[in-house]
Amino acid sequence: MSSFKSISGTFDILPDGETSGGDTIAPSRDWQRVEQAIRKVMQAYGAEEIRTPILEPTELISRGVGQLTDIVSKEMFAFERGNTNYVLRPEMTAPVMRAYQQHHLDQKGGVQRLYYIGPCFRAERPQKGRYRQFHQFGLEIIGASDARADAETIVCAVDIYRALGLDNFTIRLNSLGDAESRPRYKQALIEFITPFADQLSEVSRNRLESNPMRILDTKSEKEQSLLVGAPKLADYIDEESKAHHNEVKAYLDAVGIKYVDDPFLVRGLDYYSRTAFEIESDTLGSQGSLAGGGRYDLLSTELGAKQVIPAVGFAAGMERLLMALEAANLSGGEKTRLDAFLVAMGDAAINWTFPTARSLRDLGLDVAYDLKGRSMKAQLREANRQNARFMVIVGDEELASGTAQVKDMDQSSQKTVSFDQLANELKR
RNA sequence: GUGGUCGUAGCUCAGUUGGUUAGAGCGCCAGGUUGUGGCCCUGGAGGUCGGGGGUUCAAGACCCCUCGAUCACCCCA
Repeated sequence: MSSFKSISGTFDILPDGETSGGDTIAPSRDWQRVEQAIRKVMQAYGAEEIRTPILEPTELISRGVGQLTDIVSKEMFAFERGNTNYVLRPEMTAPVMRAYQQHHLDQKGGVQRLYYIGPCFRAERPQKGRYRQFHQFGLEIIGASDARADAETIVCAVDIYRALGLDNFTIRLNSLGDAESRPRYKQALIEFITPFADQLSEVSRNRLESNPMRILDTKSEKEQSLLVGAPKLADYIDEESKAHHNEVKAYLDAVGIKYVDDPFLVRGLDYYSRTAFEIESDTLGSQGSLAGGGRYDLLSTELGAKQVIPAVGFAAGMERLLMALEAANLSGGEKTRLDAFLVAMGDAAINWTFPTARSLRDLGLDVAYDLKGRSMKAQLREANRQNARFMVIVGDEELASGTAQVKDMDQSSQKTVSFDQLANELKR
Protein backbone atom coordinates (compact mmCIF):
# COMPACT_ATOMS: atom_id res chain seq x y z
CA MET A 1 0.00 0.00 0.00
CA SER A 2 1.34 3.37 -0.96
CA SER A 3 1.85 5.99 1.67
CA PHE A 4 0.88 8.64 -0.85
CA LYS A 5 -2.66 9.83 -1.30
CA SER A 6 -4.31 12.08 -3.82
CA ILE A 7 -4.39 15.66 -2.60
CA SER A 8 -7.35 16.73 -0.51
CA GLY A 9 -10.24 17.77 -2.69
CA THR A 10 -8.99 15.79 -5.68
CA PHE A 11 -9.95 12.29 -6.72
CA ASP A 12 -9.16 9.43 -9.08
CA ILE A 13 -11.68 8.32 -11.67
CA LEU A 14 -11.44 4.52 -11.67
CA PRO A 15 -12.94 1.87 -13.98
CA ASP A 16 -15.32 0.80 -11.22
CA GLY A 17 -15.59 4.14 -9.50
CA GLU A 18 -14.33 5.14 -6.11
CA THR A 19 -16.05 4.93 -2.78
CA SER A 20 -14.25 6.81 -0.05
CA GLY A 21 -16.26 7.67 3.00
CA GLY A 22 -19.86 8.24 2.05
CA ASP A 23 -19.07 10.00 -1.18
CA THR A 24 -18.73 8.19 -4.47
CA ILE A 25 -16.98 9.10 -7.67
CA ALA A 26 -18.62 7.69 -10.78
CA PRO A 27 -16.82 5.02 -12.83
CA SER A 28 -14.80 6.25 -15.79
CA ARG A 29 -17.31 4.75 -18.23
CA ASP A 30 -20.02 7.02 -16.77
CA TRP A 31 -17.77 10.02 -17.31
CA GLN A 32 -17.21 8.92 -20.89
CA ARG A 33 -20.91 8.42 -21.49
CA VAL A 34 -21.72 11.89 -20.17
CA GLU A 35 -18.88 13.45 -22.16
CA GLN A 36 -20.17 11.81 -25.32
CA ALA A 37 -23.65 13.15 -24.70
CA ILE A 38 -22.22 16.62 -24.17
CA ARG A 39 -20.19 16.50 -27.38
CA LYS A 40 -23.17 15.30 -29.35
CA VAL A 41 -25.45 18.10 -28.18
CA MET A 42 -22.71 20.71 -28.59
CA GLN A 43 -22.26 19.53 -32.15
CA ALA A 44 -25.97 19.84 -32.73
CA TYR A 45 -25.59 23.49 -31.75
CA GLY A 46 -22.82 23.98 -34.25
CA ALA A 47 -20.22 24.35 -31.54
CA GLU A 48 -16.66 23.15 -31.88
CA GLU A 49 -14.30 22.22 -29.10
CA ILE A 50 -11.64 24.51 -27.72
CA ARG A 51 -8.89 23.28 -25.41
CA THR A 52 -6.91 25.87 -23.55
CA PRO A 53 -3.99 25.44 -21.13
CA ILE A 54 -4.67 24.61 -17.52
CA LEU A 55 -2.02 27.17 -16.61
CA GLU A 56 -2.88 30.78 -17.33
CA PRO A 57 -1.35 34.12 -16.38
CA THR A 58 -2.72 35.10 -12.98
CA GLU A 59 -3.62 38.54 -14.19
CA LEU A 60 -5.95 37.16 -16.86
CA ILE A 61 -8.11 35.70 -14.11
CA SER A 62 -7.89 38.56 -11.64
CA ARG A 63 -8.75 41.07 -14.35
CA GLY A 64 -11.32 38.92 -16.08
CA VAL A 65 -13.17 37.38 -13.16
CA GLY A 66 -12.74 40.42 -10.94
CA GLN A 67 -10.38 41.37 -8.14
CA LEU A 68 -13.11 41.42 -5.50
CA THR A 69 -14.68 38.09 -6.29
CA ASP A 70 -14.20 35.19 -3.91
CA ILE A 71 -12.57 33.21 -6.68
CA VAL A 72 -9.77 35.71 -7.12
CA SER A 73 -9.42 36.97 -3.58
CA LYS A 74 -9.13 33.62 -1.84
CA GLU A 75 -9.61 30.58 -4.04
CA MET A 76 -6.83 30.63 -6.61
CA PHE A 77 -3.97 28.17 -6.86
CA ALA A 78 -1.41 30.71 -7.95
CA PHE A 79 2.36 30.68 -7.90
CA GLU A 80 5.30 32.56 -9.24
CA ARG A 81 8.20 31.20 -11.23
CA GLY A 82 10.82 33.42 -12.79
CA ASN A 83 9.06 36.58 -13.88
CA THR A 84 5.73 34.95 -14.54
CA ASN A 85 2.70 34.61 -12.29
CA TYR A 86 0.83 31.41 -13.01
CA VAL A 87 -2.59 30.30 -11.93
CA LEU A 88 -4.39 26.99 -12.28
CA ARG A 89 -7.47 28.12 -14.14
CA PRO A 90 -10.46 28.45 -11.78
CA GLU A 91 -12.96 28.79 -14.65
CA MET A 92 -13.02 28.73 -18.41
CA THR A 93 -14.68 31.86 -19.70
CA ALA A 94 -11.72 34.21 -19.29
CA PRO A 95 -9.27 31.71 -20.88
CA VAL A 96 -11.62 31.14 -23.82
CA MET A 97 -11.99 34.88 -24.36
CA ARG A 98 -8.22 35.21 -24.08
CA ALA A 99 -7.75 32.60 -26.80
CA TYR A 100 -10.41 34.24 -28.94
CA GLN A 101 -8.57 37.55 -28.82
CA GLN A 102 -5.07 36.09 -29.07
CA HIS A 103 -5.90 34.20 -32.27
CA HIS A 104 -8.10 36.95 -33.71
CA LEU A 105 -11.00 34.58 -34.11
CA ASP A 106 -13.23 37.56 -34.82
CA GLN A 107 -11.40 37.86 -38.14
CA LYS A 108 -12.90 34.55 -39.22
CA GLY A 109 -16.21 36.37 -39.49
CA GLY A 110 -19.49 35.32 -38.04
CA VAL A 111 -20.06 34.04 -34.56
CA GLN A 112 -17.78 31.61 -32.75
CA ARG A 113 -19.49 28.83 -30.85
CA LEU A 114 -16.87 27.18 -28.68
CA TYR A 115 -17.39 24.41 -26.18
CA TYR A 116 -15.04 22.88 -23.64
CA ILE A 117 -14.75 20.04 -21.16
CA GLY A 118 -11.93 20.05 -18.68
CA PRO A 119 -10.56 20.43 -15.18
CA CYS A 120 -10.62 23.67 -13.18
CA PHE A 121 -9.15 24.42 -9.79
CA ARG A 122 -10.38 26.31 -6.77
CA ALA A 123 -8.90 26.27 -3.28
CA GLU A 124 -12.21 25.89 -1.46
CA ARG A 125 -12.90 23.60 1.44
CA PRO A 126 -13.89 20.29 -0.13
CA GLN A 127 -17.46 19.13 0.32
CA LYS A 128 -19.92 16.88 -1.38
CA GLY A 129 -20.07 18.03 -4.97
CA ARG A 130 -17.32 20.55 -4.40
CA TYR A 131 -13.74 19.66 -5.14
CA ARG A 132 -10.48 21.50 -5.52
CA GLN A 133 -9.93 19.95 -8.89
CA PHE A 134 -13.31 19.76 -10.54
CA HIS A 135 -14.50 19.49 -14.11
CA GLN A 136 -16.48 21.96 -16.07
CA PHE A 137 -18.09 21.81 -19.45
CA GLY A 138 -19.64 24.75 -21.14
CA LEU A 139 -20.43 26.73 -24.22
CA GLU A 140 -19.35 30.24 -25.19
CA ILE A 141 -21.08 32.05 -28.03
CA ILE A 142 -18.81 34.93 -28.94
CA GLY A 143 -19.62 37.74 -31.32
CA ALA A 144 -23.39 37.96 -31.01
CA SER A 145 -25.49 40.36 -29.00
CA ASP A 146 -28.76 38.92 -30.29
CA ALA A 147 -31.08 37.68 -27.53
CA ARG A 148 -31.36 34.39 -29.37
CA ALA A 149 -27.74 33.73 -28.42
CA ASP A 150 -28.64 34.12 -24.73
CA ALA A 151 -31.64 31.86 -25.08
CA GLU A 152 -29.69 29.34 -27.11
CA THR A 153 -27.05 29.10 -24.40
CA ILE A 154 -29.67 28.20 -21.84
CA VAL A 155 -31.46 25.79 -24.11
CA CYS A 156 -28.21 24.06 -24.98
CA ALA A 157 -27.50 23.33 -21.33
CA VAL A 158 -31.05 22.10 -20.89
CA ASP A 159 -30.75 19.83 -23.92
CA ILE A 160 -27.62 18.22 -22.52
CA TYR A 161 -29.43 17.40 -19.28
CA ARG A 162 -32.46 16.14 -21.14
CA ALA A 163 -30.31 14.01 -23.44
CA LEU A 164 -29.15 12.22 -20.31
CA GLY A 165 -32.68 11.86 -19.00
CA LEU A 166 -32.44 14.55 -16.35
CA ASP A 167 -35.36 16.93 -15.98
CA ASN A 168 -35.74 17.75 -12.30
CA PHE A 169 -34.06 21.14 -12.28
CA THR A 170 -35.08 24.76 -12.11
CA ILE A 171 -33.81 27.57 -14.30
CA ARG A 172 -33.48 30.91 -12.58
CA LEU A 173 -33.17 33.94 -14.79
CA ASN A 174 -32.40 37.60 -14.26
CA SER A 175 -31.01 40.64 -15.99
CA LEU A 176 -28.14 42.57 -14.46
CA GLY A 177 -28.47 45.53 -16.80
CA ASP A 178 -25.66 47.28 -18.62
CA ALA A 179 -22.44 48.90 -17.48
CA GLU A 180 -24.22 52.04 -16.28
CA SER A 181 -27.30 50.61 -14.64
CA ARG A 182 -25.36 48.43 -12.24
CA PRO A 183 -23.45 51.26 -10.52
CA ARG A 184 -26.66 53.22 -10.15
CA TYR A 185 -28.38 50.26 -8.58
CA LYS A 186 -25.43 49.57 -6.30
CA GLN A 187 -25.58 53.13 -5.04
CA ALA A 188 -29.29 52.85 -4.31
CA LEU A 189 -28.72 49.58 -2.49
CA ILE A 190 -26.00 51.04 -0.32
CA GLU A 191 -28.25 53.93 0.61
CA PHE A 192 -31.03 51.54 1.51
CA ILE A 193 -28.92 49.20 3.61
CA THR A 194 -26.57 51.56 5.41
CA PRO A 195 -29.12 52.67 8.07
CA PHE A 196 -29.35 49.13 9.47
CA ALA A 197 -25.91 47.93 8.48
CA ASP A 198 -25.01 47.19 12.11
CA GLN A 199 -27.70 44.48 12.18
CA LEU A 200 -26.06 42.58 9.35
CA SER A 201 -23.50 39.80 9.63
CA GLU A 202 -19.86 40.67 9.35
CA VAL A 203 -19.67 39.11 5.92
CA SER A 204 -22.57 41.15 4.64
CA ARG A 205 -21.20 44.34 6.19
CA ASN A 206 -17.93 43.83 4.37
CA ARG A 207 -19.81 43.35 1.14
CA LEU A 208 -21.60 46.63 1.58
CA GLU A 209 -18.53 48.36 0.26
CA SER A 210 -17.03 45.74 -2.00
CA ASN A 211 -20.01 44.08 -3.64
CA PRO A 212 -23.36 45.12 -2.16
CA MET A 213 -25.39 43.13 -4.67
CA ARG A 214 -24.12 39.94 -3.15
CA ILE A 215 -25.81 40.80 0.14
CA LEU A 216 -29.12 40.03 -1.53
CA ASP A 217 -27.94 36.47 -1.91
CA THR A 218 -27.91 35.92 1.85
CA LYS A 219 -29.58 32.82 3.16
CA SER A 220 -29.99 34.19 6.66
CA GLU A 221 -33.70 34.64 7.30
CA LYS A 222 -33.04 37.55 9.58
CA GLU A 223 -31.16 39.39 6.90
CA GLN A 224 -33.71 38.43 4.29
CA SER A 225 -36.44 40.05 6.33
CA LEU A 226 -34.40 43.24 6.65
CA LEU A 227 -34.03 43.32 2.91
CA VAL A 228 -37.70 42.99 2.11
CA GLY A 229 -38.18 46.53 0.90
CA ALA A 230 -34.84 46.73 -0.86
CA PRO A 231 -34.70 48.44 -4.23
CA LYS A 232 -35.08 46.03 -7.10
CA LEU A 233 -32.45 45.72 -9.75
CA ALA A 234 -35.20 45.59 -12.35
CA ASP A 235 -36.13 49.19 -11.57
CA TYR A 236 -32.65 50.42 -12.36
CA ILE A 237 -32.06 48.56 -15.55
CA ASP A 238 -31.78 50.51 -18.77
CA GLU A 239 -34.52 50.19 -21.35
CA GLU A 240 -32.40 48.31 -23.87
CA SER A 241 -31.39 45.68 -21.35
CA LYS A 242 -34.99 45.32 -20.30
CA ALA A 243 -36.07 44.80 -23.87
CA HIS A 244 -33.25 42.30 -24.33
CA HIS A 245 -34.35 40.44 -21.22
CA ASN A 246 -37.93 40.25 -22.48
CA GLU A 247 -36.71 38.93 -25.79
CA VAL A 248 -34.72 36.19 -24.11
CA LYS A 249 -37.78 35.16 -22.13
CA ALA A 250 -39.93 35.21 -25.23
CA TYR A 251 -37.56 32.83 -26.99
CA LEU A 252 -37.56 30.47 -24.03
CA ASP A 253 -41.35 30.62 -23.92
CA ALA A 254 -41.46 29.88 -27.63
CA VAL A 255 -39.78 26.51 -27.12
CA GLY A 256 -41.58 25.73 -23.89
CA ILE A 257 -38.65 26.07 -21.51
CA LYS A 258 -39.86 26.85 -18.00
CA TYR A 259 -37.88 29.28 -15.88
CA VAL A 260 -38.25 31.38 -12.80
CA ASP A 261 -37.71 35.12 -13.07
CA ASP A 262 -35.51 35.81 -10.05
CA PRO A 263 -34.69 39.48 -9.52
CA PHE A 264 -32.25 38.59 -6.75
CA LEU A 265 -30.08 36.26 -8.81
CA VAL A 266 -26.60 37.72 -8.86
CA ARG A 267 -23.65 35.90 -10.28
CA GLY A 268 -20.38 35.82 -8.42
CA LEU A 269 -18.21 36.81 -11.32
CA ASP A 270 -17.80 40.46 -12.25
CA TYR A 271 -17.93 40.10 -16.00
CA TYR A 272 -21.64 39.43 -16.34
CA SER A 273 -24.08 41.99 -17.69
CA ARG A 274 -27.64 41.71 -18.85
CA THR A 275 -28.58 38.02 -18.84
CA ALA A 276 -27.62 35.94 -15.82
CA PHE A 277 -28.99 32.48 -15.16
CA GLU A 278 -28.49 29.47 -13.02
CA ILE A 279 -29.71 25.91 -13.35
CA GLU A 280 -30.37 24.30 -9.99
CA SER A 281 -31.03 20.69 -9.25
CA ASP A 282 -34.26 20.12 -7.36
CA THR A 283 -32.76 17.22 -5.43
CA LEU A 284 -29.09 17.83 -4.77
CA GLY A 285 -29.21 20.14 -1.78
CA SER A 286 -26.57 22.63 -0.82
CA GLN A 287 -24.25 22.02 -3.76
CA GLY A 288 -27.15 21.81 -6.15
CA SER A 289 -26.07 24.36 -8.71
CA LEU A 290 -25.72 22.40 -11.93
CA ALA A 291 -24.79 25.23 -14.23
CA GLY A 292 -24.56 28.97 -14.38
CA GLY A 293 -23.92 31.55 -17.00
CA GLY A 294 -24.90 34.71 -18.68
CA ARG A 295 -23.87 37.50 -20.96
CA TYR A 296 -20.43 39.00 -20.55
CA ASP A 297 -20.09 41.80 -23.07
CA LEU A 298 -17.80 43.65 -20.67
CA LEU A 299 -15.11 40.97 -20.51
CA SER A 300 -13.51 41.59 -23.89
CA THR A 301 -12.59 45.19 -23.21
CA GLU A 302 -11.54 44.33 -19.68
CA LEU A 303 -9.03 41.98 -21.28
CA GLY A 304 -7.75 44.65 -23.60
CA ALA A 305 -9.94 44.52 -26.70
CA LYS A 306 -10.31 47.87 -28.49
CA GLN A 307 -14.02 47.39 -28.93
CA VAL A 308 -16.72 45.40 -27.20
CA ILE A 309 -17.04 41.79 -28.30
CA PRO A 310 -20.52 40.65 -27.23
CA ALA A 311 -20.63 37.15 -25.78
CA VAL A 312 -22.77 34.74 -23.75
CA GLY A 313 -22.02 31.38 -22.25
CA PHE A 314 -22.69 28.84 -19.59
CA ALA A 315 -20.47 26.68 -17.42
CA ALA A 316 -21.62 23.46 -15.83
CA GLY A 317 -20.13 21.07 -13.32
CA MET A 318 -19.40 17.50 -14.39
CA GLU A 319 -19.39 16.26 -10.81
CA ARG A 320 -22.74 17.92 -10.12
CA LEU A 321 -24.23 16.38 -13.23
CA LEU A 322 -22.93 12.93 -12.35
CA MET A 323 -24.34 13.33 -8.83
CA ALA A 324 -27.71 14.38 -10.18
CA LEU A 325 -27.79 11.40 -12.54
CA GLU A 326 -26.91 9.09 -9.67
CA ALA A 327 -29.63 10.62 -7.49
CA ALA A 328 -32.16 10.20 -10.30
CA ASN A 329 -31.07 6.60 -10.87
CA LEU A 330 -29.90 7.44 -14.37
CA SER A 331 -26.25 6.59 -13.97
CA GLY A 332 -26.50 2.93 -15.01
CA GLY A 333 -23.43 2.45 -17.12
CA GLU A 334 -23.14 -1.26 -17.85
CA LYS A 335 -19.70 -2.75 -17.59
CA THR A 336 -18.30 -3.22 -21.06
CA ARG A 337 -18.29 -6.74 -22.51
CA LEU A 338 -15.26 -8.55 -23.79
CA ASP A 339 -15.91 -10.59 -26.93
CA ALA A 340 -13.54 -13.36 -25.99
CA PHE A 341 -11.21 -14.48 -23.26
CA LEU A 342 -8.50 -16.90 -24.37
CA VAL A 343 -7.88 -19.76 -21.96
CA ALA A 344 -4.56 -21.53 -22.43
CA MET A 345 -3.53 -24.92 -21.05
CA GLY A 346 0.17 -25.63 -21.22
CA ASP A 347 3.20 -23.78 -22.60
CA ALA A 348 2.40 -24.30 -26.27
CA ALA A 349 -1.08 -22.86 -25.80
CA ILE A 350 0.31 -19.96 -23.82
CA ASN A 351 2.53 -19.11 -26.78
CA TRP A 352 -0.52 -19.36 -29.02
CA THR A 353 -2.51 -16.71 -27.09
CA PHE A 354 -0.31 -13.75 -27.89
CA PRO A 355 -0.42 -13.75 -31.71
CA THR A 356 -4.00 -15.05 -31.72
CA ALA A 357 -5.27 -12.24 -29.50
CA ARG A 358 -3.61 -9.72 -31.77
CA SER A 359 -5.06 -11.05 -34.97
CA LEU A 360 -8.54 -11.29 -33.43
CA ARG A 361 -8.21 -7.68 -32.28
CA ASP A 362 -7.23 -6.70 -35.80
CA LEU A 363 -10.61 -8.04 -36.88
CA GLY A 364 -12.36 -5.75 -34.43
CA LEU A 365 -12.89 -8.13 -31.54
CA ASP A 366 -12.25 -7.21 -27.92
CA VAL A 367 -9.99 -9.90 -26.55
CA ALA A 368 -8.06 -10.56 -23.35
CA TYR A 369 -6.26 -13.49 -21.75
CA ASP A 370 -4.48 -14.44 -18.57
CA LEU A 371 -1.02 -12.97 -18.10
CA LYS A 372 -0.06 -14.82 -14.93
CA GLY A 373 0.17 -18.42 -16.12
CA ARG A 374 -2.61 -19.42 -13.78
CA SER A 375 -4.69 -22.55 -13.52
CA MET A 376 -7.55 -23.13 -15.90
CA LYS A 377 -10.06 -22.52 -13.16
CA ALA A 378 -8.45 -19.20 -12.36
CA GLN A 379 -8.50 -18.23 -16.04
CA LEU A 380 -12.19 -19.05 -16.29
CA ARG A 381 -12.92 -17.06 -13.18
CA GLU A 382 -11.06 -14.14 -14.68
CA ALA A 383 -13.03 -14.48 -17.93
CA ASN A 384 -16.23 -14.42 -15.93
CA ARG A 385 -15.13 -11.35 -14.00
CA GLN A 386 -14.27 -9.53 -17.19
CA ASN A 387 -17.73 -10.27 -18.52
CA ALA A 388 -16.52 -12.10 -21.61
CA ARG A 389 -19.12 -13.40 -24.08
CA PHE A 390 -17.02 -16.37 -25.12
CA MET A 391 -14.19 -18.39 -23.68
CA VAL A 392 -11.78 -19.82 -26.20
CA ILE A 393 -10.11 -22.84 -24.65
CA VAL A 394 -6.94 -24.23 -26.18
CA GLY A 395 -4.58 -26.96 -24.97
CA ASP A 396 -2.22 -29.46 -26.59
CA GLU A 397 -5.07 -31.50 -28.10
CA GLU A 398 -6.62 -28.45 -29.76
CA LEU A 399 -3.30 -27.24 -31.12
CA ALA A 400 -2.73 -30.67 -32.64
CA SER A 401 -6.12 -30.67 -34.36
CA GLY A 402 -6.18 -26.96 -35.24
CA THR A 403 -9.36 -26.34 -33.28
CA ALA A 404 -10.51 -24.52 -30.17
CA GLN A 405 -13.27 -25.12 -27.67
CA VAL A 406 -15.54 -22.11 -27.82
CA LYS A 407 -17.82 -21.75 -24.84
CA ASP A 408 -20.74 -19.36 -24.65
CA MET A 409 -20.50 -17.88 -21.16
CA ASP A 410 -24.18 -17.04 -20.80
CA GLN A 411 -25.59 -20.31 -22.09
CA SER A 412 -22.78 -22.56 -20.95
CA SER A 413 -22.92 -24.26 -24.34
CA GLN A 414 -19.68 -25.32 -25.93
CA LYS A 415 -18.58 -26.35 -29.39
CA THR A 416 -15.45 -27.24 -31.31
CA VAL A 417 -14.40 -24.60 -33.82
CA SER A 418 -11.50 -24.78 -36.24
CA PHE A 419 -8.94 -21.98 -36.01
CA ASP A 420 -9.89 -20.52 -39.40
CA GLN A 421 -13.53 -20.25 -38.33
CA LEU A 422 -12.73 -18.81 -34.90
CA ALA A 423 -13.17 -15.13 -35.75
CA ASN A 424 -16.48 -15.76 -37.51
CA GLU A 425 -17.77 -17.75 -34.58
CA LEU A 426 -16.82 -14.99 -32.13
CA LYS A 427 -18.39 -12.31 -34.29
CA ARG A 428 -21.81 -13.90 -34.24
C1' G B 1 -11.88 30.18 6.20
C1' U B 2 -15.78 28.66 10.53
C1' G B 3 -18.63 24.82 13.12
C1' G B 4 -20.56 19.56 13.88
C1' U B 5 -19.72 14.24 13.08
C1' C B 6 -16.50 10.31 11.86
C1' G B 7 -11.41 7.52 10.76
C1' U B 8 -10.57 -0.66 12.80
C1' A B 9 -8.53 -5.81 6.52
C1' G B 10 -9.50 -4.09 -0.73
C1' C B 11 -15.09 -2.81 0.63
C1' U B 12 -19.23 -2.48 4.51
C1' C B 13 -18.81 -2.71 9.54
C1' A B 14 -18.53 -5.39 14.90
C1' G B 15 -15.12 -4.82 18.99
C1' U B 16 -19.00 -4.96 26.07
C1' U B 17 -16.92 -0.71 32.30
C1' G B 18 -9.22 0.16 29.12
C1' G B 19 -7.01 -6.40 30.17
C1' U B 20 -3.36 -11.98 26.51
C1' U B 21 -2.06 -13.89 19.62
C1' A B 22 -7.99 -7.56 16.86
C1' G B 23 -13.14 -10.24 14.46
C1' A B 24 -17.46 -10.96 10.76
C1' G B 25 -19.69 -10.58 5.90
C1' C B 26 -18.41 -9.49 0.96
C1' G B 27 -14.11 -9.46 -2.26
C1' C B 28 -9.25 -11.81 -3.37
C1' C B 29 -6.13 -16.52 -3.63
C1' A B 30 -6.04 -21.92 -3.38
C1' G B 31 -8.22 -26.78 -2.87
C1' G B 32 -12.71 -29.92 -3.34
C1' U B 33 -13.33 -31.05 -9.51
C1' U B 34 -5.38 -34.58 -12.45
C1' G B 35 -8.99 -29.74 -19.02
C1' U B 36 -14.34 -26.01 -17.67
C1' G B 37 -16.65 -19.80 -14.80
C1' G B 38 -21.07 -18.20 -11.87
C1' C B 39 -23.68 -21.69 -6.89
C1' C B 40 -21.90 -24.65 -2.66
C1' C B 41 -18.10 -26.56 0.92
C1' U B 42 -13.07 -26.21 3.09
C1' G B 43 -8.70 -23.59 3.86
C1' G B 44 -5.42 -19.27 3.18
C1' A B 45 -3.41 -14.42 2.46
C1' G B 46 -4.42 -9.58 3.94
C1' G B 47 -4.47 -4.82 9.65
C1' U B 48 2.29 -0.68 12.81
C1' C B 49 -6.80 -0.10 14.65
C1' G B 50 -5.32 7.41 9.86
C1' G B 51 -0.46 9.65 12.00
C1' G B 52 2.21 11.70 16.39
C1' G B 53 2.41 12.54 21.54
C1' G B 54 0.34 11.71 26.51
C1' U B 55 -2.27 9.12 30.85
C1' U B 56 -1.81 3.90 32.70
C1' C B 57 1.14 -2.04 35.13
C1' A B 58 -1.88 -2.30 30.50
C1' A B 59 -4.88 1.88 25.07
C1' G B 60 -8.34 0.11 18.98
C1' A B 61 -11.08 2.19 23.29
C1' C B 62 -9.37 7.79 27.61
C1' C B 63 -6.80 13.02 26.78
C1' C B 64 -4.10 16.54 23.44
C1' C B 65 -2.24 17.70 18.62
C1' U B 66 -2.28 16.61 13.55
C1' C B 67 -3.94 14.64 8.84
C1' G B 68 -8.04 12.89 6.12
C1' A B 69 -13.18 12.16 5.09
C1' U B 70 -18.05 13.85 5.65
C1' C B 71 -22.25 17.34 6.66
C1' A B 72 -23.49 22.37 7.22
C1' C B 73 -22.05 27.63 6.86
C1' C B 74 -19.66 30.36 3.12
C1' C B 75 -19.09 30.17 -2.05
C1' C B 76 -19.91 28.29 -6.59
C1' A B 77 -19.98 24.45 -11.39
